[in-house]
Amino acid sequence: MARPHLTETEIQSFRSEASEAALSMIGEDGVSQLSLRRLAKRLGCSYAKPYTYFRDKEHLLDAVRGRAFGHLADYMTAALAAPPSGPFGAPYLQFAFDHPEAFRLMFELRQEYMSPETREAQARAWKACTQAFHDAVAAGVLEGDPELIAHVAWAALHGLASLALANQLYLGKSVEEVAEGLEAVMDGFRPLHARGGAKWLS
Amino acid sequence: MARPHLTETEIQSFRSEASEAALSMIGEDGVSQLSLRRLAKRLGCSYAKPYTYFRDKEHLLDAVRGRAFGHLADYMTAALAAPPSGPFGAPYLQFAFDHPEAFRLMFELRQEYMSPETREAQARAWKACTQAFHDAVAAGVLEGDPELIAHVAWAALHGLASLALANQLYLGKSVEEVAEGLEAVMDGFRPLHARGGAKWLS
DNA sequence: GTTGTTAAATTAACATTGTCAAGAAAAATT
DNA sequence: AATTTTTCTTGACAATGTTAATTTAACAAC
Repeated sequence: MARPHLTETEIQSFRSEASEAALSMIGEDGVSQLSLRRLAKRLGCSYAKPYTYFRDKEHLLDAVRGRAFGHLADYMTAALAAPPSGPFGAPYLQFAFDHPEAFRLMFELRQEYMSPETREAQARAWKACTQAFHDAVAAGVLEGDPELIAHVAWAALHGLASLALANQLYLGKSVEEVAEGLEAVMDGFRPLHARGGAKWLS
Repeated sequence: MARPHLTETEIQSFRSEASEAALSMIGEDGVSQLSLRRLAKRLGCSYAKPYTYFRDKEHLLDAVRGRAFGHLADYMTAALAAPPSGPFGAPYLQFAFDHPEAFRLMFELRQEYMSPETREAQARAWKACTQAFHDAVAAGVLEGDPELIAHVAWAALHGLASLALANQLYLGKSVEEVAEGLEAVMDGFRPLHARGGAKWLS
């Protein structure tokens, strides 16, 4: 009885290479231009080889999303590490505008499937985004349930980024203006003595 | 030299019928299942007929989006008309959860094209959503620039709806909890004497 | 090393799709 | 009625996701 020829690392290696290449292609031409044939050509393999490593295209895209969430986690971690109490929201918007196609893929409104691995990468990104809120509450800069504050702030930020990317901000309000408004709103989470203090967006 | 056989109303009639049927099919099976062949079968015409009325599939989807925005406008108008100063945000979330596929189509992060007609329908929907904010500011229930308040509130609401539809609300926070948080945050727009007053979400 | 067996990769093939060209049918003008 | 123009349908093509068939490569036993 012959055992599998491919080692686990070889499998992971191909999956990584494929999803990273796919992410890169998506960044260049958008997700609608990604086909398995084109990806295979880029990888230098036949168009059917990915089917050995991914159940179908949806599972491949899931892996790509996982990588993208990983990148977001790294990006947020790095951005928030630098200044000890820097702005919270700006890096998230920055990521969205710097990598619009990746952002679109990650937060597509229609997602057929999400693997535990991708869920995990997503949770890492979430943690990186929200750590600052925990710190701020601990330091007395914000007050309330940090997770709840984070969800509210993130929903607002994410809505802003989404509407801007979908080109659906209306009637003469720019991203900057709305961000200013969010800024003012988040002030409600600050204890009275800290109102109008350090910005969390810019 | 023969003049066009189709009257403008006939053209509009087919376009309406086609986009309404398409919207309905999308509501049933999702946008990924909509093909021109299936739509044509439903309409009882050949699969190429739509090309006489729409430049390509993207233009058809644009028309469908226009109809969907029209429905949203009607829905919000009706919902906000009933109680003179009812909750602002709840109907929007309701629409999103009642018509998830339509919502997904309308706010898809990747939109290739938007016609002036669709832009207009979108503006109507936006107006219906924001009228309540203008009223509230006029009545002294909220204070500030109504358009800015509306943008901020809408960004937050929209982010919440999007994350919920994409199944990306994290780690034990429900839509209701985050909505509660938004509620608290919007309190920041209320004049001091009105804080903790009428809810705008539920 | 040869040989048999199993896994992996490639190619062939199929169904579906968007799109367009060529022809058929219908309608309007003469 | 004849002609011309418009609309509609059918046929065709290329691209895509996917699976089946086939070839190639890796391992095990001898």
